[in-house]
Amino acid sequence: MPTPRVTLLDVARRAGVSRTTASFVMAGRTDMRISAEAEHRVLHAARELNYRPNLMARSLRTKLTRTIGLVSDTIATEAFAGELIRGSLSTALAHQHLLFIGETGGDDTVEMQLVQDMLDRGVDGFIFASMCTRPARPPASLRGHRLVLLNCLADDHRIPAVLPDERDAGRIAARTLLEAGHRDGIVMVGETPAEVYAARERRAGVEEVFAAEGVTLSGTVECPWWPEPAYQAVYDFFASGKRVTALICLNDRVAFGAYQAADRAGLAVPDDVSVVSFDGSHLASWLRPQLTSVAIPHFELGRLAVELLLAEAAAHEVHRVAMPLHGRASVGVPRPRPA
Amino acid sequence: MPTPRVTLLDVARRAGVSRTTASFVMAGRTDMRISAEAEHRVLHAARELNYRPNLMARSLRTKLTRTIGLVSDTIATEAFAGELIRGSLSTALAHQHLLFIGETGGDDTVEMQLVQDMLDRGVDGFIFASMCTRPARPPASLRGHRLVLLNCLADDHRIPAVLPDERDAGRIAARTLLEAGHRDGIVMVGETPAEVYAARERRAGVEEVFAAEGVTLSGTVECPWWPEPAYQAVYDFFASGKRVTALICLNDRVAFGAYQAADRAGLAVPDDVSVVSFDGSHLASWLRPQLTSVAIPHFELGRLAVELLLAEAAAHEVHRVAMPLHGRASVGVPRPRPA
DNA sequence: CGTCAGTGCTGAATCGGATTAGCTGAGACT
DNA sequence: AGTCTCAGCTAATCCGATTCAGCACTGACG
Repeated sequence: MPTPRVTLLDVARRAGVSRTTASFVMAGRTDMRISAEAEHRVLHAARELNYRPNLMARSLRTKLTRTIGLVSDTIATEAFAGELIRGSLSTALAHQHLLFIGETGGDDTVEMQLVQDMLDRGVDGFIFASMCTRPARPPASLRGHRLVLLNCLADDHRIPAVLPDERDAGRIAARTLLEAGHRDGIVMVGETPAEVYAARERRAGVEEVFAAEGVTLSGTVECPWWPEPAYQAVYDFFASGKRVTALICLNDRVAFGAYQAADRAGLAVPDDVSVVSFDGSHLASWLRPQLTSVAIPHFELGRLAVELLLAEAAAHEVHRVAMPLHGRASVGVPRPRPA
Repeated sequence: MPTPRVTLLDVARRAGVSRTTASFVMAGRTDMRISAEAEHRVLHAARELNYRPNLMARSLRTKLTRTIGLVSDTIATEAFAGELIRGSLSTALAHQHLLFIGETGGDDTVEMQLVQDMLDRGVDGFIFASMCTRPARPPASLRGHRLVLLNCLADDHRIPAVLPDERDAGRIAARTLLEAGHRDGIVMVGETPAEVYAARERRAGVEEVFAAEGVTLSGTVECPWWPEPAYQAVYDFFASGKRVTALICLNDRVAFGAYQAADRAGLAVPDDVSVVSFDGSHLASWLRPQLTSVAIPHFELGRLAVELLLAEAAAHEVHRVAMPLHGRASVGVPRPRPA
């Protein structure tokens, strides 16, 4: 430390008042009578000395640190983290809070250590984020602490949670195709394990809308949610002679693989086959034509989580954030099917 | 807080010793004589009560918080942040440190607030990360505090910095092409503004190796480092009838655009044209064929920055981290040029 | 038998704020 | 003149650690 830090006592002395008075003025408290004159002197002294309260000392007394712990299983997962962290960060900062960030990598031991380390530093609350929307089991040491789940749901539904409205995203994707005129020959691409919330809900949303319109999926191409397996699976699908008018890819990486497969199969997007997808990643906007994708509102998710955590009244509900549709270029009017 | 926290005094009482003794035992200090007997009793009591020291109280006295502030201009930038933060995080955690993360968005006012907020919370040091490797000007309020620059260089070279060895990356890219047999018809894609370190150095590395081998670049396709403009520029280049054997794209996004352009121009990678690139992003591995890319060692950069910051002796040098070559599929033997 | 060197430990101060309890002096009222 | 009220402030304590200064006891030695 360069300049030995200015303390409240320094300010008080300079203003010719007691530490108590200075403290009350700085805290802006009106429950003690302080003359305008004294208040001004304190404020002036504080400014002159460039006083900054020592938050550690304050926290020792108040038990509040204006600090939040953001614990996630995976930060690295492509794009996901960036905007989500940005949303949390800027919102926290707007409330004069700072964010501790931690990554567990799915390891319970690491998670315990992380939570303990944050607890030892007196964080005011936790945001538990999962990057793959699966059931969460926040550690027991968090009992009694403020907690918001982000992109995951606990078995115990009394913990407030923020997550994208995946079901509605499914509806949006389905409607986008219906509105373009697609009815027959729509195929879903990507596996849908029951325990993966996003998979389950996206599919449910699609099927809900289709059912209401009397439309049925022509099939599902099962594959992990990555470009390479999606490419293989979709190419095999095309190679087997099956023809479709549209693909609903369960995320943008799958759609990327599908684009590559369509290309190799000599099918043009969207003239020969339309594609809709989920995530709204950068990748989607880079594809040619731009991929039609129902976007995860990362920034908003992060923002809302922090907002809920800092809210006066503790929320207890599950908050679903709308997923906006990005791009339209990969959806076209279906070709009249070859007789 | 659920259970009223156990304090050192509780431990001391239970062990039948003074707070002082308990403190020395817990700190593992040997400069005061403590009987094995007493030591054992304290340790035992601490375990029984599940004692955890209040780090805020400790910090108040010691001025050390075991906390680092990571300030970056942009966290969101695709992929960049993820691994870099992971590297910093896991290293910090290994040293029992926690990371405050902040993003300035390039806004100096935000930067000031962020740094102040972190300073007020007594961070032990700062890592200043820039996502676009340009000259950094760390705020004056950091004078006298530990600081490591990450992915950027200050005008004042006495501040320790960690950055990828971009020059060598250029050499690697150049050699990769030379070894495959390319000599004529190599073109660089992407603009190289002088103030962007990565651009300057990558180009310099390429030219250094080429010069040593008597090879000359056949030209440069100028365009911003994004898929769309790269696509346009490269397609126009091909459309103008120019033919090349290899492209050196200044990052993976540019390479993505180049792939699209090559595809539209009916050129196959790598049979008709080889492509090397920089960044080693996920995108590179998803392209078909997989993109040959000199990777930014994000994780290692983050790791090293934290390691330097926490090192006993303050480093003062610039540390350049080697950039590994990823993938080989997009580089092939050059076609005999049409006479 | 006095004292000197260790050994093993404790009391009190300290860090920088927040907070509680209470004090002083002036004017109003009786 | 006595005392009540109230405005305007201060002293002292607390938060939970670290750390300085020093005390009591034991055994050895002259």
